[in-house]
Parts: sequence; structure tokens; C-alpha cells
Amino acid sequence: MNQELELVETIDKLSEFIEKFQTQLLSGDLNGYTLRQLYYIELINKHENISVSELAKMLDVKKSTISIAINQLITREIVTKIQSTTDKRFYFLQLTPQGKDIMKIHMKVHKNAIKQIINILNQKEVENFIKIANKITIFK
Amino acid sequence: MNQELELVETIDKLSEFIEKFQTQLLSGDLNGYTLRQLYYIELINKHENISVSELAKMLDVKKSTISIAINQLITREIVTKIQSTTDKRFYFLQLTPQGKDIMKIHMKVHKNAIKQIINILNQKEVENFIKIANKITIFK
DNA sequence: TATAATAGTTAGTTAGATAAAACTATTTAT
DNA sequence: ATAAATAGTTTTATCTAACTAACTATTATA
Repeated sequence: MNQELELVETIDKLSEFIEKFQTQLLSGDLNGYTLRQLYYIELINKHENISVSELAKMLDVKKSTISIAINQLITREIVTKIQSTTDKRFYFLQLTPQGKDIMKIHMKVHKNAIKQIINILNQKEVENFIKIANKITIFK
Repeated sequence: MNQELELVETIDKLSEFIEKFQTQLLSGDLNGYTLRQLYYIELINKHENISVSELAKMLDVKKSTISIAINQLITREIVTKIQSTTDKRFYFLQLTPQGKDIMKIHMKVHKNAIKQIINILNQKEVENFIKIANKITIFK
């Protein structure tokens, strides 16, 4: 069989695998959140004190979209915003303790999935997979 | 660095990579379609003459959801349905020539992405990647 | 100081995906 | 032959995610 086609199918399967994983993620302990919300939480965790505009630029959506989404998370006490003292137009986004808990749960679910993967691969395969996947994802 | 964490990050990157790829897919020649619609088209292409109920079962959603989505694609002349002569309750779903064109474009975009990946990996790495990814995705 | 630009919000709208429930048409089973 | 089951549709409703455009508050600039 043509290797090009084989790779197409492999990546298709990987997409499906990741999609299923995400569905499971949302049906467990993180039920009640959307993927998008978890993504916002992840980004704010990674880039503490990021602003609404920066988030909008990063995700290539309108400020209003982010504003609404973030204010929803603020209402749910997952995120807080702190007005900048040097430029009052800006607000720094941060996770509340509750938001940090969600991050922890999220990470835990990830790690559990990874443990299962480590179980079915041998040491060499894990190393190879990391190496090759990184090579692929560095490229755009 | 802890290998478990390394794998978490690798899979995170892979998810992002696949998501970006999908966004690009929808902003190019396939602009005007949603991921979900492309997925329906893909499934009908793969399982020609599949029925609405079978699709619903396959995707674990209600029949009404599929009915609406498919009828939208029929309105846009991407899909046709043909009533079964042996059991008039059933309709066989098929792609129109236009639907087949969309599949072709979809495949072409995929193949182009794959070509780029093949360029940055060596032969052994491609083989390993396919082998390992299949091992991972077989598992649920 | 008056005007531009910037950050963020709000109001209103749209499209997509989903569901439940009631429905039609058809087939199967009692 | 009547009742039950099945395939698909329609209606009604909800939720998410996104958009535009008009707005406020603040800062930078000419």
C-alpha cells in the first residue's frame, strides 16, 4: 500500500483519537465546561496576566468574542481580571483558586491517558514517538 | 525531564497541530463548509448508501440531528437520498458529483500536508510513526 | 487642548449542533 | 387485520461561538 495514503489514514485515526479523548474529558470531572473554555483556562494559566486583546489576537477572533467568553468565566469565578494601574484600559487575566483546580484536574486526566499510552508502548517507542511528533509539529 | 510530562506536551502539541490543520482546511478551498459537514461527506463517501439511522448510531446523536444536517447538504446539492424499493422507510445516502468534488479537494489538501511531513521525516521515521500511532489509536 | 487610537463592553444577530416530542409512512408481528 | 415497531421528518427550543457596530473609558498624539 502506498505510504502516502497510509500516513493520511494514520493522521485521520490520530484526529479521531484526540477528538474522542476530548469528548471523554468533557464528560468526566470537567463536565459543565466546553472545550473552548478549557482552552481559555489553559492559555490564562500559561500566559498569566494576558489581556483580552492579546487573547483575541492569539486566537484570531474578535475582542467581543473573548470579552463575552471571559466574563462568563469571571461570573463562574474561574477567572479574575485586575485593572492595570499604569494603563487603566488594560485588565490582567488570572485564574482564581477554582480555576487552578480545574487546570489540575485537566492535567490529571491528561496524565492518566498518557499512562495508558506508556503501558502499550515500549521505552524505545515512547522516545521515538516524542521525537517524531515534535519534528512534525515544529513545522507549520 | 519527566517522560510522562514530555508525552503530555507532545500530545498537546499534536492536538494543536491537528486543530490548526483543520482551521486551514476550512479557510481554503473548503471555505463555507463546517468540519462536521466535511465529516458527514467523508462518512457517506466511505459508506455509500448508508442510512440516516445508521449515521446517527455511528455518531451517537439523535436521528433528528442527522436528518436536519443531511437535508441541509441535500439542499446544497452535495448529497442525494434514494428511497429503497424493498423497504420504503429507508433512504440511501450518496454523494452528488459536487459532493465527490469536495471529497477530492479534501483528499488533496490532506495529501499536500502529508507530503510536507514526509519531507521532514526520513523513511525510518515515517514507518515508526505509522506503527506507533496505530498502536496508540487501536487502544481506547 | 482637541483629536486619534486603544482596551474592553454591550446589544443585537446569525449559524450550527444538538435534543425532545409529536408526527407520517411503512413494515413486521401477533 | 390490528397493533407494534421502525425510518425519517418536523417543530420547538436550547446552547455555543462567532460576528458587527455602537458604545465608554482611558491614553497618546498632533
